[in-house]
Amino acid sequence: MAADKIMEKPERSGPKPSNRQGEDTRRKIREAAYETLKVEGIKGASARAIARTGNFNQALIFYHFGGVNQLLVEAAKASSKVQSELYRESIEGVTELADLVAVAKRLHDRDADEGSVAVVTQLMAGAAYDQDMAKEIMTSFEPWIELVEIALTQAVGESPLAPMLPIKDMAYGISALFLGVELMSQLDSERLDEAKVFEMMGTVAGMLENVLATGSIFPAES
Amino acid sequence: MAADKIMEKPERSGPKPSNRQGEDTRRKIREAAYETLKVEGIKGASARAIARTGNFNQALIFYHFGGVNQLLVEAAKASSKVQSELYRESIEGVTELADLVAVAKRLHDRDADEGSVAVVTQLMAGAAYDQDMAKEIMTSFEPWIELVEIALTQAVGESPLAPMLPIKDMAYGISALFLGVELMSQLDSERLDEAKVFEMMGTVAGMLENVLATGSIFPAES
DNA sequence: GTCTATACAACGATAGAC
DNA sequence: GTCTATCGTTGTATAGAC
Repeated sequence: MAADKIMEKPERSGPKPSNRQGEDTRRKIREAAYETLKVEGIKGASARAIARTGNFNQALIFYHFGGVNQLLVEAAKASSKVQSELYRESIEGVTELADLVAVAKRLHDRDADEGSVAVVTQLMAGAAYDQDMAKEIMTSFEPWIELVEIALTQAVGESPLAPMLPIKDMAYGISALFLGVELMSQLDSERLDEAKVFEMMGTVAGMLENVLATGSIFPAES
Repeated sequence: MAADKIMEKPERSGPKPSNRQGEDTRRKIREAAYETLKVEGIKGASARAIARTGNFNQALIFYHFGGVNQLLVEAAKASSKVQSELYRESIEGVTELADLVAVAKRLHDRDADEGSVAVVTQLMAGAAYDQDMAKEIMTSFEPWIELVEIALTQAVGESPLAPMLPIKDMAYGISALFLGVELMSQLDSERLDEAKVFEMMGTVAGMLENVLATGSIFPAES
């Protein structure tokens, strides 16, 4: 009996059979969840719908992930990690703020097919009223913010006022801007001229660049 | 029989009994929908939940609005109109971009209680995969963009390069930024230091202001 | 580890009494 | 115009056969 207690796995909150063929299934489920979220949005991403997308049994979701929300979180984490990694190289080549804008535009254009940012916006909205989930979704978004941070650090590197810049907050702000553009362009692909928005961002970036090089924030004060 | 056909009201797609006490009910339902959306989010805003919030019968939603989505859209429209009107006066006093940032910050702070922007983000995410709804939600968001546009026009008014600025696109971009900040701050109220983000926006606004006054975009090119 | 079957709550929506 | 009652569907979740 004592042995039973010892053998007892901490089964819940992640039945992770370490290495198995079951890991294949887990991946399949994550991908189906991602796809469903991308195509049908947060309201359509139910256990049944996800299972339909991936052609597997609905019950597997609960066995492997414990619930739909947990699955969605896992899917977001996995996807964000993979996707953001694809952009790491581009980001590491950034030396000016305008380059960062260019990378962002590429990501946006590609996202029309890929949808990874769209998925994140869906999850963020869906998680806004679920405290636990919110925390995890933010974690899954972290890789992207980190990327912006890297770009900022490099772009700002040699500037005299680099040390006193709130890089972290700037990265958050820029990420938020990107998120907002993504959200609006999902709704109104016609009226929102993203090309122009990115162009404007590029212009502002250029101005900032100039200020950074100069070292003075306000040449004249109104 | 012909008379019957003539008398036949175009009842569907809006059973609007013009003037009635029923208009009171409609208002009550809209408010309950708004409240539910604010407290429970898009996933929790079901007909039953809304009816529970407002202490009326669930069936009324279908009678008066034809469905839950239609109700949510109507609620968003009504709220956006009222709320944005509250800021019109402040906006009309804006003469510099920094003022616009200040108004935005006030709106953000107030929204912690009021939640009108939070509601919009919820609806946007929920409507992203429903074409009809998406269009209507964007319409409901229009008053806010218009406000930004007014502010921009005033702030930019006397500048020599005012005529060639894409005011409309700028308004869209700025609105998107605000939306993104709102979305992220809903999820991560701790880590995102909104005060700093707004401060940065103010700084950038100041720089832009200077450029506008000067009339030259790039004092030095790289 | 996976599937079938099933329980049960909540949902959207309508018919009909008041 | 409002309420009660109800239908069919969809959602989450579990038990048990394989």
